[in-house]
Parts: sequence; structure tokens; C-alpha cells
Amino acid sequence: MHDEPGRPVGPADGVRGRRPRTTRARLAEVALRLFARDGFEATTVDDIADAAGIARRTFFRYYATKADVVWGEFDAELERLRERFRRAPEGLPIVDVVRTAVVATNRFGAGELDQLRTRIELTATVPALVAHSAVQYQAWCDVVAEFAARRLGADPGELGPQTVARACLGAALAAFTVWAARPDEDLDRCLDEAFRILAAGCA
Amino acid sequence: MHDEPGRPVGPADGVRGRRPRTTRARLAEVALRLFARDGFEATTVDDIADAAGIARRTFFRYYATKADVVWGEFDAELERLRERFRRAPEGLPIVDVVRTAVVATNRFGAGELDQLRTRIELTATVPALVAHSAVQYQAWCDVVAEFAARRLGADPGELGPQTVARACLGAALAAFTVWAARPDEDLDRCLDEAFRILAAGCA
DNA sequence: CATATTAGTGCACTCGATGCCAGAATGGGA
DNA sequence: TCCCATTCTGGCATCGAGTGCACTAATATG
Repeated sequence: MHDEPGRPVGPADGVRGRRPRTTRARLAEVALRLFARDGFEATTVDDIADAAGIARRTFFRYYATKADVVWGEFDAELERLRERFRRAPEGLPIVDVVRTAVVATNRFGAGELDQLRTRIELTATVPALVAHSAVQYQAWCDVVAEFAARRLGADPGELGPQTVARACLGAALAAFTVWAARPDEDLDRCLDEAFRILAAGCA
Repeated sequence: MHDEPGRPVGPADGVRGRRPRTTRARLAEVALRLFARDGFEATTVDDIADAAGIARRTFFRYYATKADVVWGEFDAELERLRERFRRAPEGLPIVDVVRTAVVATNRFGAGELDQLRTRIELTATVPALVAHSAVQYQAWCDVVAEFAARRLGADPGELGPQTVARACLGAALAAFTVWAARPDEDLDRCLDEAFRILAAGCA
């Protein structure tokens, strides 16, 4: 995907200190392979570090927790989402804007889609990851609530924006998990359908 | 509330072995007081055990994890919810049934309401509890999805029931957290309003 | 070559959680 | 009364995640 912190290895390019021995992306790759093979719980941080050729302690310089590996660069995705909300046309209903934004931030090539499936299946299946994901979802909700609040002329903490944001999260999660579980489904179609149900008042 | 496993202490009543030294409810009381005073993270299981006059190891016989204390008897509440769905009138829209059931399963006396507020504030605020709660919410969603599936004539794992269930969860959570944060709000009113927004398609 | 900068790593430690097993308390029956 | 089955307690050892600290290694610049 993209190689993150600094120059991976190679000729100098004007940055001072020692070059990192690996990247977040590579660590994630290694770890996800182990998770898929042995399970999340059965894989220790030592295993990941060994497989990646770094020390256990170093792993925690790249990711704060074992679970964070599964979430990759979610912060960046949140920022993209925020940007899309900023540029959203005024006329469009909130739910439609969110649906469009979610669809847009999840356009991947075929290879990446497979990795996404693995990630989603893990986060929806492994209890420890279900748990950890909630914190990420909260951040996602905050972004949506901020947008909904602007539209509703309310404070992001009020009931209106909060309800809209969390309901949108629910629809998106339903779409993602159903899609991840069935190889033949289309992600966009799932998202469209879920948000259609939401816009119809769950009737 | 209710004193759980076996006779608390006192005269025999026909049960064989040694009598438990405490109860789940008492442990929860002790723990919640410590959480409220020192914070969830800063309170160790040793602290709770000491305060309750039992050994650390014994604590884990009453609750599987430190976080479980905050959730008390959620299993039982899920069962009550399931029962209500079973008895729900056929004509009522899904969302209304869920709203009514949630309101009904959360009728408490004034004293208990305070404890509920503490619990909700903790679960919505402390990251470790936000995380742990997700597992409980998943169970909640399963119950709602099961009901929605019956109504929609679908499988509980399909997109329709999943979307409805998760959206309902979102509405309920929004109501609970907004309520917990504001002393003057009324829980029933919050729930009604949140589900009204949901039924209106978040518009 | 000296120095600042940045990354890697070993060590010790805390804390949650678990398995195992011995011991304490209790009721029932020979 | 004495032993036994039952049930709960709790000590001990162990694992694994996560953290703070101090030291080492690599690299660019002057």
C-alpha cells in the first residue's frame, strides 16, 4: 500500500537520524498474515516481532497496541471523511451525504479489498477486536456528529446529531459485516441498501 | 438490588457446601464506588478485592473481568428483552416495539437511576469500558436482529435485520449517553425522541 | 572526526487474567 | 460422633499486554 514513516531503507534523502528498519504497513502485513493463520489471541506480540525481524519493544513504537494493527491508518481515513463532509453540497440529505462519503472512502483495488475483508472479519468476530474497534467507531461517530450538528444547527453533543451519527454507524457496520461474510456480495450495493433502509425509517 | 449466588451468610437453608463470603451485587457496589472515586484504570482488582475483604483470585470467581462489574446482570436484561419481543403485538412497527421494550426494561427507582447513570457514564467515557461494552452491545443487537428477522421474514444475519438492529442500538445509545450527561433530562423522553428521529429516517 | 538526531532494543516492572491445587466451611448420612 | 461429599476460598505460578528508562546503533551535517 503506502510505506509510512520515513524512508523505508536505502539512500539518504536529507533526513537526519538512523533509518527505520520497517514500516507500519509492513508490520500490518506480517501481523495480519499471522492473525489469519493462527488467530488473533493465539498470536503474541513476540510472534509478530519475530516474524518481522524486530524486537518486541520496537513493535510498540509502531503500534500502541496489538489491536491497532488491524486498524491501520484509520486516523487518515477519518480526516478524508471530514474533508468530504466539508465539501458536501448543501441540498443533499444528511444520510445521503454520509452514504456517499462512506462509499467514496472505501474504493479499493481488488487486492486491497481482500485485505479489507480480512480486517473487517477480524474486527467483527474476535471479541478483543470487537471491543477495541468501539473506540475507533466512537471517533468515526464524532466526525459524523460534527457534520450532522452543522446541518441541524445544533451542538454535536445533543441528541439529534448523536442519534443520526450512531444510526449511520449502525447502517455502515451492518453493510460491512454482511459484505465481509459473503464473498459474492458487492460492498457498494450493501452500503446503498443499508442506508436506504435507514432513510426509510427502518420500516 | 438482588443478592445472587447462594445464601449471603447466615443460617443454613438446605444447600450443601461452604457459604459464599460475598455476592455479585455487593462486589459491584464496592467496585463502582472505587471507580467513581479513583477512576476505572487507577483502580486495580487488588483494590476491589481488598475493599470487599476477599482475595484477588476470588474476585475472578464472581466476575470474569474487571469491566464485567460495570455491566452487572446484563444477561438477565437481555432475556427480559427477548421475552418482551415475543409478546409484542403484531401490528406495531419494529422500531416502536424496540423503543417500548427498551423503555420498559429501564424502569428504575430513583436510587437505582443514579447507579445506572454512573454505569452509563463509565461505559461511555472510559476507553477500556467503551471497548468492553461493544461485546455486550453485540449481544443486544443479536436479540433485536432476531426479532427484526421474524418480522421481515428474513434470516437474522441478513442485511435488513442487521441494519435495523444496529440502527436501533445507535438510537438507544445516543439517548442513554445524552441522558447520562445531563442531570435534568428525562430518560424516557430521550429514548422517545431518539427513536422518533430514527423512524423519521434521520431527516 | 565531533555532534545532533532518530531508531532500535534490553530490562525491569505493573497489571489483568488463568490454571492448578490445597484448605476451609458446611450439610448429610453411617 | 465421625467421615464424606460438596462448595467456596485463596495462594502460587505463569502468561501476555503494555510502559518507562537507559543505553546502543546508525545516519546526516559541519
